[in-house]
Amino acid sequence: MAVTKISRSTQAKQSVLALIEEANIALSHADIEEQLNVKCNRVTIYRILDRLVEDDKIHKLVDMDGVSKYMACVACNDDHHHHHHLHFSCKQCEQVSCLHHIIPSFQLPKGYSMHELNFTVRGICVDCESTSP
Amino acid sequence: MAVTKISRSTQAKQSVLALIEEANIALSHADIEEQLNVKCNRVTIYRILDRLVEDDKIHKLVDMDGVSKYMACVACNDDHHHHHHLHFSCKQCEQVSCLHHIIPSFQLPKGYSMHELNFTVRGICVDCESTSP
DNA sequence: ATGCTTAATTCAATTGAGTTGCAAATATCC
DNA sequence: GGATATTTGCAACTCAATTGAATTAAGCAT
Repeated sequence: MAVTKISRSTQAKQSVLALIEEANIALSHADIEEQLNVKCNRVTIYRILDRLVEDDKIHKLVDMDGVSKYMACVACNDDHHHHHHLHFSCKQCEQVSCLHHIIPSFQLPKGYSMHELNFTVRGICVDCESTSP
Repeated sequence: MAVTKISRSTQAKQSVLALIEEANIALSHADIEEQLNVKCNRVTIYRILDRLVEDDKIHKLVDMDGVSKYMACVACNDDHHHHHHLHFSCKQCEQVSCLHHIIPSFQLPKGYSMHELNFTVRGICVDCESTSP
């Protein structure tokens, strides 16, 4: 069993979490490094992100181009921490957003068990669709 | 519009394609480099993989840990080249396989359009489930 | 409030996947 | 066989992410 370390509340951690919670799109490490308004080392941001995922404060997802992005937990509570809805990755604006209400329906074959789900659609989002003819 | 180059049949390309077609799991660049029995440069393998994807011979998918993997086209023909079924990524054996017959059902909101889909479930596969109590 | 323990932070160095530019090799068409 | 465009190999490079070790600081107990 893994030893569960106590999580400390530091300014850097609070700021990173606030940034992710205020964003309505998924942020990459680079996005966070760029937008963070407190002095914080690159490596520290990586470790904070890992810690927040471990503490079930945020979700990590891998975009279709292989880039890791992070989103706040929205509908998660103590009982369930999952991210089973659809993620939309726009080819034009390059933004990844959650479509919380869209949950795919499917059935795993007998013998398989699910722990995580990555369900990402790549295409053109509604904002880009409406701004370009 | 992109200029479509003529694709040549070389030994390296044939061997890479054969390897992917014979495998029933998704192979990464590293897997291919390791298993390939013909002399072939690392960079060449990257370029062959890109070329095979471009030629609709194989599909590229990004695993939940961000690693690119490649699978042969199975049910694809001239009319449709897509990979809309479920991919299963086993936490134990670390293998990614296609569950061709499982296609998720969902509906995108009005205004969104889909070009690609990444639908990967991570968990324990049937083989690992049966071999460990 | 002071000290102790341990988590968090920083820095430098490193890893690993993937890319680029260019020269040499070679598949394909004539 | 020769022309031409695609492939290949090599070296160097980029970028994301990790590691180890030393320093700083949060939070608990006294």
